[in-house]
Amino acid sequence: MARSSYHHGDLRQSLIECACAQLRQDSADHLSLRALARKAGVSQTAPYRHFETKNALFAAVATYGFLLMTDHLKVARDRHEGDVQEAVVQVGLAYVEWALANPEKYQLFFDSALVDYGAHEDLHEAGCDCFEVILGLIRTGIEQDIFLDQPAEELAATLWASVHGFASLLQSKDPNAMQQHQDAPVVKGMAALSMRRRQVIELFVNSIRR
Amino acid sequence: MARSSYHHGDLRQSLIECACAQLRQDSADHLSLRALARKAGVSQTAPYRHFETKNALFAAVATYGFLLMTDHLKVARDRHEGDVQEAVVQVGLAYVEWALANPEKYQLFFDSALVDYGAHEDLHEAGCDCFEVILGLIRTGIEQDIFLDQPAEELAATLWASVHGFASLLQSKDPNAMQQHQDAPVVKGMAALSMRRRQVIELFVNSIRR
DNA sequence: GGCTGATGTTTTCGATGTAAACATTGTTCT
DNA sequence: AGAACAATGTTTACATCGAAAACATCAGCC
Repeated sequence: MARSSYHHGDLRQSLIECACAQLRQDSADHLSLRALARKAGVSQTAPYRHFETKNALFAAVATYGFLLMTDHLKVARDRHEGDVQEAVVQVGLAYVEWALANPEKYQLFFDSALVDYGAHEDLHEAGCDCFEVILGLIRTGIEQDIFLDQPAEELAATLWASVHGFASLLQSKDPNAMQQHQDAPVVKGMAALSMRRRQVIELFVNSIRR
Repeated sequence: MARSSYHHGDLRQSLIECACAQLRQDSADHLSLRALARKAGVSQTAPYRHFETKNALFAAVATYGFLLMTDHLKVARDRHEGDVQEAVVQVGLAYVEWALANPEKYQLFFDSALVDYGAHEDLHEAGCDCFEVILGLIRTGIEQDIFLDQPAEELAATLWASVHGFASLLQSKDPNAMQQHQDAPVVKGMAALSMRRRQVIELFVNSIRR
């Protein structure tokens, strides 16, 4: 972490990754640019050379997150090139898995309080690219008469809403973290859903089938 | 807003409602207890008599929100007492509507960074009560052989995930606020979904039908 | 009428976001 | 090679914030 030269080398990316690590341990409103700067071994205002404001850093983290997630989804998709139906299910699974493995980044995607899509064009594009993975598959599926004959954007958005809700709920009602309330119906339901993940996603996919 | 007596009267509830109003205009991390205190016409540390920390205030806002939402859902449910299938659809619609009408409260429900369910038992209960509205309907539906023969908690959680995803996405990709990107597929899809709200929810409900 | 607990106030502290002026380095043009 | 310039990092400064501590005022009960 120590730095011999005056310049850091890649402070921007360092800050993004430090922020991810930090966000995993503590909530977003406890994250301070100053603490990040310290951890990166840099003066307290150095981050402002790379991010106009704290929210701009969050936007950068989210953008970075979208890039990672998009790659992850593409890998899942490419493993099932011949079978669109199965590819969609696998991408859905991969979506939920990535969200659960990277909660700090995933939550930023939808936290309009912390991140302003309007002010960061690259973030918007990164989000669109991610959606395109789902959208492309749905388009193929519609061509092959697998999915309902409706606008592809609409079906893709429907599916996205389902898997997003699934991932988001699993995060916020994480059965592992809710041990004190193991017997609450909500928690029981989410635990069951979590275990039957594949079937649940198949249910979502089936709901837009012909 | 001026106060004649030394005591405020109902500072606790006032702060909760001031916080809601404020959260609508500015993001959560820009909300300060001091500003709330000023708006309530009270000294800067008075709020600490009612909320141990800033997060405790957020938890209280969320709890209050759950109470309101639960009432809203119950009204929708009771309007269709004979017809479970329709009641579920209407509750789903009411859920999405309430979420869109009260984004600042709704987002708190799922913002584990701002709100700690483990530390606030009443919040957890309020959330459970809200879930019970859905769960109760699903139970009745299962008894009447309308829904899949699976654990009620699981079906209810599935449905909840769907409507939550729907509401959450609609909020974060609000077509009205994304005019700069009207032609992006994501936005087109969400706009379409928003207009065909009832059909989308019927789709979700059908996915757990027999 | 005075005691007690609940509620509100004042004072105070260290930490934070961010602006401004300055220092150092890498790059590019001659 | 050397000079100008842009990019990056530093120092200093300020208003604001969350929160703790000690104190003030009120309401209800004996």
